Amino acid sequence: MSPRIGLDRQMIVQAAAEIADTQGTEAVTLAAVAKKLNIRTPSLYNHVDGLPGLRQLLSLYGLEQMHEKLDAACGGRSGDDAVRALAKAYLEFARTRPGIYELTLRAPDPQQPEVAAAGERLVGLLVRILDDYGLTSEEALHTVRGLRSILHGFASLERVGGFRMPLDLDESFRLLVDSYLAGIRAIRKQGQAT
Amino acid sequence: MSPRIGLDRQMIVQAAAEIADTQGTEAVTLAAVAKKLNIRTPSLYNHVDGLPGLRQLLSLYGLEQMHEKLDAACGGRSGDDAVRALAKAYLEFARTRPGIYELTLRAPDPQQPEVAAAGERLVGLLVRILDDYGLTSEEALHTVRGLRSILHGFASLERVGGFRMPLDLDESFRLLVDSYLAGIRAIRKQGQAT
DNA sequence: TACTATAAACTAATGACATTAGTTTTTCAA
DNA sequence: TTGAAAAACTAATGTCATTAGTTTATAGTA
Repeated sequence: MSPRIGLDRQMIVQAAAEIADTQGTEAVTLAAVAKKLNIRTPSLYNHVDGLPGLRQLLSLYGLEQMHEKLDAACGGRSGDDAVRALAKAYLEFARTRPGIYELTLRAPDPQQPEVAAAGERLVGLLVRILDDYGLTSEEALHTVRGLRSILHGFASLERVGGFRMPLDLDESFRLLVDSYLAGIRAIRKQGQAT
Repeated sequence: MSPRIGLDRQMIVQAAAEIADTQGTEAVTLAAVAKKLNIRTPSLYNHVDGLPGLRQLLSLYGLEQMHEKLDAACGGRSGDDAVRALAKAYLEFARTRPGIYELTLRAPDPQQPEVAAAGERLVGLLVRILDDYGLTSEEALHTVRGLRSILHGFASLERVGGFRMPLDLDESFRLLVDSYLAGIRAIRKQGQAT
């Protein structure tokens, strides 16, 4: 029932993830993965549904890894400290694992239940962190969108070399996060009738 | 000195841009561009330095188009109004021309003088807009990084379908921009010794 | 222990691309 | 009118993904 146990899905995803992180997502080809694993390309089809299937698995893997890191980073905290911890962990993840970070956002089929669920878990984490800002649930959702935009925007621009000025990147990031946090408070005060 | 005027660089870039915007950047292949122009693939090499060369041209084209739109959008204004107008135009550009927007950030060689210069012009536009916020030039640069992160982050996440909740996207965007603006002011006040 | 069903690996073949080499065609300038 | 040069073409090669069909190893069973 299970002949030749040499290879399995996880090994393939691992190999592919390593290629993605070290050589970029473009370099993730079935040929490259097969070579890394010392097998012939068609053999991969016994474990994975072609290149799109592999990419989908990578997206899922990335979402899970990311959730793990972020969850660990903010521990039980909430409020500004939690947001700062989360932001730091997010950027660190994007820096450390650029390939799978990118794939996290580009699943071939983002609608697929498993990927969608993993995405929602991640968003849920953010919503929870904002718990004690006293936001309505709608405000919280807008705020999560904003926070995700900030984190992804910075990580992404940094990655593509969009920040060229000789100016400390971590400082820019810290200021960005703090500004947004201050902004949320300011806007909320304004919104509340006194 | 100029035989068979049928084709030229600009037509190629146009055709490629159209493919990028309608079918995604992955669909920009020399084969697809050649087909659209009713020529054979190798003929493109007379005008363009292979696929990487074409991509480079597309990046440059995108940066120029974008600068044009943003510049027009904020006119002579500066301050909050200018930032809001710019933000709106930025998002609109990313929505209208998703393909070249994406390529704008992913030139094969971002160091190449022409592309680098176009990128700097764009950043210069942002710096100018922040003119009358009374920021030091270093603060201004951090702020531009923040603003770009916000704009790109939102546009990018929206594009990949990252915002799934049934919640108005424009409202989220407006809130994000306003929060950041409020945040900048708050942080700056804090920084100044009264 | 030997047998067999089956999963997993393989080889071979096809089709899409990008790219290069080399050829033909067209146009303009002399 | 002619010839040089640019622009288009055909042909060929190599890489990749994918499919079909074959071989092989293993696990469970007789």
